[in-house]
Amino acid sequence: MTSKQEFIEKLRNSSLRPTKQRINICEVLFNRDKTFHFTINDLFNLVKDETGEKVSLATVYNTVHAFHKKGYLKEIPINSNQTYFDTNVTDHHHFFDVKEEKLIDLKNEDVGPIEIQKSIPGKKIKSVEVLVKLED
Amino acid sequence: MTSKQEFIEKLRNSSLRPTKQRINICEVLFNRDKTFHFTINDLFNLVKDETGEKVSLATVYNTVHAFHKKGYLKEIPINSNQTYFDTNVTDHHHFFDVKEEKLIDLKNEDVGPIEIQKSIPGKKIKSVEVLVKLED
DNA sequence: TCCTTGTTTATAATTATTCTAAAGAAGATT
DNA sequence: AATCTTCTTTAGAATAATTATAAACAAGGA
Repeated sequence: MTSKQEFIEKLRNSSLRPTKQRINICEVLFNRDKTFHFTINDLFNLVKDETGEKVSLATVYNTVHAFHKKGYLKEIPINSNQTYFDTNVTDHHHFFDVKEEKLIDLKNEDVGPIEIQKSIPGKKIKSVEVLVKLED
Repeated sequence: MTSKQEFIEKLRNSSLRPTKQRINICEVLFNRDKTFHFTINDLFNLVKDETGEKVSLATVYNTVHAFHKKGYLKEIPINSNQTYFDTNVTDHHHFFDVKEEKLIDLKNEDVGPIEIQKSIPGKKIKSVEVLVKLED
């Protein structure tokens, strides 16, 4: 069980004051057993449904972006009209069920080590992400 | 050198009549030494610059989508406000230079074999794509 | 040539995202 | 607690990518 104090800490670390709206967003994001994938719109609706209080869309965008910048959320590279985020920020990969448009986590140990045998001068590797598309 | 006849064939295979505009788009897409990455907007401008004739944006969208559906173009999963396509439809991966927002091909043999040790009942793997983000 | 069907185009509509500016809340200082 | 400054929320406007529309036009077959 994540405490409210932890949310406040996360917010302060992200240079955000702990307001009621932002703590509600934290409840939806971090107060759950399993990590999950979401779009801004999903989150916007979940906050309303789960906390019973509404928040403006702009606040959701701002808060999510601040958390992403700080590393509390991970952006999932996928071709979609909407941007997907993940509360699981550890190094891991994804299945994408093309038919159902659903994301499924793929633990890092579920994917063998990935060797990148090419380098670009002056650049270093920041991250390596695998997207496995699924079909029936 | 790719011939006009091949473009016509590609178009017919995609259930598109070989019109002047579409052949111009083919010239830009397929009549080059190296494969390349582009957004719809890039292509829209390249057609104008390289063929000297303009084409409507809607035609570019329609043609690209038909080619993508048929498998003549590959969509690159990347978090960007615009959708990126690739004329290289073989199984391969990408570097993404985050700072310069530039894509670089990564041949399949530049990445060691990728073992997916998890499976989803009723689903099979359609593709496995690696995105390597680069920083300075 | 005529006819049917598919295409192009400019423009409108839609959708995701970002911006703006005014009203309100947080935190520090006294 | 009163006050002050700075940050935040919010609704709505602005922007940008993409998709839909409908009228003028072109392709291909009879």
